[in-house]
Order: sequence, then structure tokens, then C-alpha cells
Amino acid sequence: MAKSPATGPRGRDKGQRAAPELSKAQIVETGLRLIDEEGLQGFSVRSVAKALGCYPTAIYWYTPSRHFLIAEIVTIILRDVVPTAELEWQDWLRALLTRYRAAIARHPNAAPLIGVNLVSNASVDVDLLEGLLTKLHQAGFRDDALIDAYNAVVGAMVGFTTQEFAMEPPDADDLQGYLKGFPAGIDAARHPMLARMAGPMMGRSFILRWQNGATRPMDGAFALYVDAFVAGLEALLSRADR
Amino acid sequence: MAKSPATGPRGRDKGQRAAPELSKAQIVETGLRLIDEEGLQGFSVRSVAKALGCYPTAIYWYTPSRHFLIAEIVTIILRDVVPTAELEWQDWLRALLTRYRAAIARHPNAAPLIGVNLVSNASVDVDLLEGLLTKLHQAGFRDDALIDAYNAVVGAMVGFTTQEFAMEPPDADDLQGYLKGFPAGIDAARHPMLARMAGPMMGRSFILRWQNGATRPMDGAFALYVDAFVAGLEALLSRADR
DNA sequence: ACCTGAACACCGTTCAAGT
DNA sequence: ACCTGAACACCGTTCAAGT
Repeated sequence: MAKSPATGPRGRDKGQRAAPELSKAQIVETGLRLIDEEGLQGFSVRSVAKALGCYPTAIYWYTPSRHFLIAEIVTIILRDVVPTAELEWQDWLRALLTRYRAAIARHPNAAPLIGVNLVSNASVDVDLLEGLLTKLHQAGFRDDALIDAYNAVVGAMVGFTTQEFAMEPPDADDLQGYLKGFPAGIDAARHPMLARMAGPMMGRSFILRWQNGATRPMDGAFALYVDAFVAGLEALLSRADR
Repeated sequence: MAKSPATGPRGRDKGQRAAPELSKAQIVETGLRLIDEEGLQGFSVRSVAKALGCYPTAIYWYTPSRHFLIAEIVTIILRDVVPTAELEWQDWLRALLTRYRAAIARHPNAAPLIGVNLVSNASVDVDLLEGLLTKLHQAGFRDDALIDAYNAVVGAMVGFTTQEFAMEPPDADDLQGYLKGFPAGIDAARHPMLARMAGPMMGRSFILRWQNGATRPMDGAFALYVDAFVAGLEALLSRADR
């Protein structure tokens, strides 16, 4: 008489159907787990199906395409980036960029999915939009300038971190070997500044690194970046006041 | 007796070999052309081979992997982004970011290749490194702060533009349809700011767009972004002075 | 409603063989 | 030295069929 616990929400006393073996949530979670554990190249519709013990085509009953599956995964990753509303706009912006970076740092292999695809750019989080627009309005931006400021902030938020967590090449050792020999080949007469800095920069700077932010975080650069951007917005606003 | 014009540099008077049919430059140019004309998904080792009328495996005589081929393509795209040295550091930085964006705008489909891959991040352009370090040194950054500033600038340079030219989904029409209905669904009581701004923002803002910068450039946002970033660096430097 | 199963048109890359 | 040719282990997605 009593429904078996395995029976799904559509289970009836008579004419019962078996509960679905799969669910959308399970598929999305499995996808994210594969990205975390195996890297981006370990994630595919087929590998998700394999991990769930079903045919690849079964996935398509729950999601219309690879793109949409990725969008769902991104939504989970960016679930809690919106700061509390009581912060001053400068602190709120700093918190937003920092929380976004922290979210990516928890799932570094997923970073390329967000910066690069229009859709998963941030699967329309209304609270993020409302919060950001409100704070920028409080700061003093209006009309077209408000839209520009919104775009500048989103660009700043996603841009740096996407870079920091860029994909390492499959043959990272070769790259390391090449870069380690790089400083010795610099012509100090033609490139004096580079000759002096290449050593200390090696391994912890854009262009001159072979690992990404997952193993070599760029905390100092990020802090400077955020401080500069927010201070710059303040400067522009105070200029416009006059 | 005379060498035929088709004979390559290794051609000898005796024991001649036929000139190679392919060349690295030709392969790289073909790859870039395919990206420009067909989009990123029209570019593959196999499609390059097809366009050149050879077997896919012939490509591997000239380049060790897909990754390296992409790095070569990126090098061509970013050939001329370094501004002239006589500019003041603020103008030099603005010119750098603007020239980078212009270079991507000429090959918008290639944008995701740069922001996302560690290697092709900018295939070690020594003049870019030297120029940037010199200007930041002139600005007043030293030691670790110089490295941080370098990374902040590269992050700012690549980050915004990568976003602006993010990949449109294959089913952009669906996205457009979804987003056009989005403003009507906003609860104005809970999200008043968004309710007011969603209309004017639609189609020309991150998250709320279905086309990228190739068709809908974000000039105003980019200008604000660059001005804020440079003004922010100035502000940080003058604070540190005291 | 939910999943199996076969099939299509692709990938990047390796390895042996030709000339 | 330079390229052909076959092969391997993958992709995302469609479509028909089962239960």
C-alpha cells in the first residue's frame, strides 16, 4: 500500500511507473565533479553518461545540449558571489570581485567555461544584477554611464580571474623547460628592464608561467587590480562632479 | 641548369628534391583564415589540411600539436599591439589596451584562444614585456609592486576584450527569444533597479545579450574601463607617495 | 516518461609506409 | 625531407525503438 521510497513524485498507488534513474541535478553535479577531478578535457556528455552508467543519449532527455549543461554547472559555481547589501559601494565592489575569484578558485578547471561563452557568462542571476546596479547608482552613475559602469565591473570581475586560471597546456613540462631557459637568452642591451625582471617574474607572471592560479595564485596582482579599478571609478566620479 | 623558381632553398643542381608543397607560414595563415571566415568551430587540424588539400597528418610535420598551431596564429594577431615608446605612461597604457582590443576586433573569432590558454596568452613578445615594464617603472612601481602592476595590466588588457568577444552560442536565436521575454518577468517590487534598467540594457550588456562585440561593440564600457583602471593606478601611486 | 541502441559526421594524434 | 594512408580512441547529436 505505502509507496516505496524509491518511487518518484509521479508515483501512484496504481499503475505505478518506476522512478527515473537519472535527474537533472545529478547530471549537473556529476559534470561539475568530473571537471574538478579530471579537468576540463575529462568532461564531456559522454563521460558524464559513463560516470552515471547510462547511455550518452539519456543525458539529452534532461538537457537540450552540451551548452545548456555547462550553463547549469556555471550557475552552481556562481551561486553565492553576491555580497551583502549593507556595504558601501566601494567595499561592495571589492567584495564582489573577491567572492567571484574565490568561487572560481574552488572550481579552477571551470574558469574557461565562464569567460569565454556568452551564455554561461553568468546565467542571469537577478540578485547580482539588482545588487550591482543599485550600488553603482548609489555611487553616482546614471543612465548610459550606469550601463557602461555595469559592463566595466562585470568585465573586471570575470576578466582577471579567467586569465589567472587559464588552461595549462597538456605538455606543461615542455613549456616549463622553454621558459626556464628564456631569461638567459635575453639581450640585456636591447631589453634591459626585461633582463633584470625576468628572473623574479618567472613562474608567477602572465606570459612567463607554466602553471595557472590553481597552483600559483596571483594574490598581490589581484589586490592591486581590484584596488586600482575601484579607486579609478571613484576618481572618475569626483571629476564628473566638477 | 638554372633552378626552377618552384625549387625550394635546399634545391641543388644535382640530386634535386621537389620543393615542399606546404609551409608553416601557409598553414598558420590558413588556420587564421578559417577562424575568420568560418568561426572557431570551423577551425581544426583536419579542416586546415582539407583547405590545403593535404592529409591531416601532413600538418604535423610543421607543427607539433594543435596547441602550437594556435600559439602561432595568436602571434600573428598580436603582432602590432605595442605602442610607441615616447608616450607618457598613462597614455601608453591606454594605447596598449586600445590596440589590443583593436587587434582582436580584426579577428573576433580568435578571442577565446587568447584569454583561455596559458600558452597562447601572448607568445612571449619581448618588446611588449620590455615596453610595459619600462612604462610601469617610469610610473613609479618597483620590485614586487612592479610585478603586480605588470600582471594587473595584462589581466586588464586581455580580460575585458575576451569577455566582449565571447563566443555566441550555436542557437543564438533561442537565447534572443529567452532574453527578450526577460524584462517582462521581473518583479519590480523585489528588483526595482533591474526593472527600470533591463530594457535599455538588453542586447548591449554582459549577461543580457545574445551577440558579442563583433556585432555589438561595447565602446562606452571599454572607455570607462580603461579610464578607471589608469586613473586608479595613478591614485594608488600618489597615495603611496605620502 | 524515460532510456536503450545504432548510427552519423566529426575530432587530435600515432605510427608505418611510401618517394 | 616531406607526405600518404590507415588506424585508434575519442567527440556531440539525431533518430528510431523499446518498456
